[in-house]
Amino acid sequence: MSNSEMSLKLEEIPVSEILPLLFKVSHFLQQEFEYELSLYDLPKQLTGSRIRVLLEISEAGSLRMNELASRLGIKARTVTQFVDVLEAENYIKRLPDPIDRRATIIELSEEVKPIIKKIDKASKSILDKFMNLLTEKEQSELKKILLKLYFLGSQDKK
Amino acid sequence: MSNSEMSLKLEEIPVSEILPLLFKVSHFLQQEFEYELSLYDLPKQLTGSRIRVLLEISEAGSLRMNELASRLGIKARTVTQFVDVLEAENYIKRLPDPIDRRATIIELSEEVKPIIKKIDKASKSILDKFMNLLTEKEQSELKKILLKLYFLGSQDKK
DNA sequence: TATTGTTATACTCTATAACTATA
DNA sequence: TATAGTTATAGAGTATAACAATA
Repeated sequence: MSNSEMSLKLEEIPVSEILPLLFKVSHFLQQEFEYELSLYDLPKQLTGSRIRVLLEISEAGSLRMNELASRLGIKARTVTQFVDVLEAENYIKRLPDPIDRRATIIELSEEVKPIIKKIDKASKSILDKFMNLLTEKEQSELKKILLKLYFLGSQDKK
Repeated sequence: MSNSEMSLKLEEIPVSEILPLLFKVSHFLQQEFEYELSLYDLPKQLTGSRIRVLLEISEAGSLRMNELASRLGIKARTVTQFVDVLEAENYIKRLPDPIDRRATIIELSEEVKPIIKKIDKASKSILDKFMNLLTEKEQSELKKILLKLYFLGSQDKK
């Protein structure tokens, strides 16, 4: 029995396979993402996860560490680790929160901004590569579905 | 600016956000998956990833370690590690391949089969939980899209 | 009392390189 | 020469528990 025969006849996948399928697709796309990023000469310690942390900070502009944790779906301890690494490389800054002295605010450094631009370029080319496989309609459908599922995910955490 | 205002106005997400969104959704769903599994009294060492390995073997019936590696999108070395752990717990068996003495074939043990049943139950309940958020049409659309993307992923590896 | 972030520690996932046995 | 899997080793991601500072 060949590989394709065995695992995936288009119309025969039951809905119950969606979850593992989503995990696999996500895994493969993350590998693509890291591979594609490796083609742009980014600093070697910038792994996929660290880049996702940077992008989250970039999107927010500035935010508290605990907010960063919740957006990334990871624990405070794990954020501390990412922040330690990224700060040591001067990609981000820790700033005191003026209205709560327990808290720490994170921002991108000026130095990292050109790197973010490169990452954006790389992301776009990866996206082109695989979004070409989908029709416009499928793309917007996918977007809609993912957003619905995302809201579930974030609500469940509270 | 509140959390929901900031990150996700439904119609404003550009297609370029699909990739990070997919990663996040997948991450949150994996956390749900592991949480839900923790409610069924499964052996504690059965992490999400190890369960995915078991399910892959279960689906195949029996397969070579290198085929397992390619289906999971991981390297031979990593498979060895999973197999070591799962075999030590008597969840799977290593068998010699009769037609190639370099190769090793993996099968589920009889003992693990009731555990697989439990895992299936847990999977279904997770699936119900979040598939309820989607219409029938969205579910089949999602399935179709993921399969398309999956084929890209697996083809790229060769 | 509760929350923010850190220190100390540990487990899991993943990989590369060098190697053995076999093809 | 090339492939299948292992040994040795290491880096990265994640977490829990105990704690200090602050709310």
